[in-house]
Amino acid sequence: MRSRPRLIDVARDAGVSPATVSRAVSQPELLAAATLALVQASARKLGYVPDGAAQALASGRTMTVAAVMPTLDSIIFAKALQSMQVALSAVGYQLLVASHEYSVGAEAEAVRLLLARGIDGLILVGAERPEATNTLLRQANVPVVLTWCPDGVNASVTVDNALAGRLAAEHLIRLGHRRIGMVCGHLLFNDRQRARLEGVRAALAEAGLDLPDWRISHQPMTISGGRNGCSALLECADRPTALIGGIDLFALGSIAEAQARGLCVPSDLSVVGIDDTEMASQVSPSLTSVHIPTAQIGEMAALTLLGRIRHAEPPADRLLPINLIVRRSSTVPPAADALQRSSET
Amino acid sequence: MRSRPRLIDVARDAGVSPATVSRAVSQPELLAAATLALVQASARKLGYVPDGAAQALASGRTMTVAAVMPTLDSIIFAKALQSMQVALSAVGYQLLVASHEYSVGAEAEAVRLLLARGIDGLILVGAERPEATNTLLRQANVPVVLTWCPDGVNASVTVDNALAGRLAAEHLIRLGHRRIGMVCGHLLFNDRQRARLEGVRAALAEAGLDLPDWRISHQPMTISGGRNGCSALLECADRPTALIGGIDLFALGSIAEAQARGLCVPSDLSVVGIDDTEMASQVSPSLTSVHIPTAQIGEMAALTLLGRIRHAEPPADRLLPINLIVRRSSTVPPAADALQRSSET
DNA sequence: TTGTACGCGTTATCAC
DNA sequence: GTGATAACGCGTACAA
Repeated sequence: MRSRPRLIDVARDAGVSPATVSRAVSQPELLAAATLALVQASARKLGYVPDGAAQALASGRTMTVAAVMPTLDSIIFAKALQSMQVALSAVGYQLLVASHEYSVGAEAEAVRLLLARGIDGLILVGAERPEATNTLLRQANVPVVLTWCPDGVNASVTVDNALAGRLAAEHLIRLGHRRIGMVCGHLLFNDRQRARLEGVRAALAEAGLDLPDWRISHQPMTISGGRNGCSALLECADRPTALIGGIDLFALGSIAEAQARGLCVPSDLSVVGIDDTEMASQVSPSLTSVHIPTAQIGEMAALTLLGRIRHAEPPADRLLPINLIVRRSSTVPPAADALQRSSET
Repeated sequence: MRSRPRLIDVARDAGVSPATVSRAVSQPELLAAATLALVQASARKLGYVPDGAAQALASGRTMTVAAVMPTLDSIIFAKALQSMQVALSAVGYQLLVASHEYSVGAEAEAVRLLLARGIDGLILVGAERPEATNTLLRQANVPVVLTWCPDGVNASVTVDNALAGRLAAEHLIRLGHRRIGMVCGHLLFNDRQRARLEGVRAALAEAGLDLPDWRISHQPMTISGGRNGCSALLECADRPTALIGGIDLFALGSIAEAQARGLCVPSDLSVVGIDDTEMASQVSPSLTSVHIPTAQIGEMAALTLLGRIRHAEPPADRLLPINLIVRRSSTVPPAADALQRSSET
């Protein structure tokens, strides 16, 4: 069985030069209608498919971009990847994915491999990485788009994570809560979680409230993490009346844990999430959450990257709007706390 | 600023031939320790990174495999992708992803593009696709591994989806349910859902029970789909006492919808899922579900594909075990139905 | 053990 | 508008 037909075979069959066949594929408008038709006919007849590796070698373009995510096993990143993939494939680009499980070493290695392999652009999550990785990126001279957090150098598509934390906290403060806890991810190399935490802290501080370390539980970014975090915070001496989840998963886990302990959400414990994933509106009680336009981040990251690749657009920071969606999981604090509050004033 | 150093630059710097540098990269054991060290030194000094496109063109290997999924925005497929990616990157392979939103046309197109681009192997979901796509795959002569459903031709890593449906149904039948409904995905080009449905139907039939069309609700594969499906089934004249979700998402949505209607799960309505995702054990009530080893499917698919690529292993069908995990969302039917049932006997 | 020389399949730069 | 032909950067028989 013979191997795939080459460009030269089509050229022979059509009685034209290889260059003409190449043009028929990449710049059809340069050819006379007659020759174009001729070439296309024999290309179809022979079942010719251009060889990507050869195209890449000759043109310097791989028509491939890569996304390096903390993990693929996440509703958030999966949704972002999905919208990236759709935007990219619409213009003939393919998407290479890698994950690093929140390890900067693994991220650097993934980036190195990807660059070696040959990519036209790169999408990363967050802005925080060792200088060595940044050097790698700079030397590679490949367009980079950062997501979720900007770094002032590369193009980025972001949201204001500190504002997200602030919106969640201010909502609870306005309801009258004074003891607010937070379940949040490990902060090491996770600037998204750190910014959200700082937003919460700032809002509390402005209201004259404190966010002591023992009212923060750092957890792996899973539902179980949310349950365990909630569990830990509820066992404090001065139990919080409200919890903020650094991601929806934490908030959902917290609701589950509170319910498992016989507490009623929201009357015994208010819970607020950040992300507004599809689950948020579907669980009961439905989850109050700060909406992060995840799919839009992915799509716009892809489009921004394409703009840099194809039209040499300069780096730009795009900040997407977020907003609090109030649902049923948050309300005023339990009576005792409300009394305590009024007696204090 | 000069471009990346090439192999020839390293050769010059080290005072050896290009071939020696090439060997230093791909077959170090063929070189004298001294020359190897010499080459590696100048390679590091110059920051040499082999060009993937050129390697691919010269060797015919791209060190890249592709996975084409129905969608990336799914806990299930995201988890499978994650474990694939880990298994692949461990041996230096990269993962290209595409999705088709349950459209066979889009799948064929994605496969075509991927093959043109050049891949060493391909992972697909399900066995059901137009003959044209299969022809495409055969001609490309690229190792293919199917997941979730076997087709008798390609290698596959699967589970028995009909058994999954059967396990869910038999559990409910054993509890005494006689009116069992099912929320399931659209069947067109989704052999996983079809097999699960047939498993349910077969188990019911063996128990002398019927699964009429109006007790099946076909929905898009989201939580809202689950809610809407549950809603539709609960509004039937002869309301079911138990629901099976073709995927956990449907079951979770059904629980939410039932609760929103003031029904108690499981005492008013039993719900069973298929997948056993992380949410299943965390919601309340926790969800009885048929465990599908999703991550293992992904990992084994990657390993099977690597075996075919690197060791020319013949196609094999690997069937992974599944089992029912009984939790709190399923119990005996409400009293009225139990009475009705005993009066019938 | 190492070097030589050519091929991989395409694109791009010139001429015509 | 179209045809030669030289890159593109590396792998690999084959020779030494």
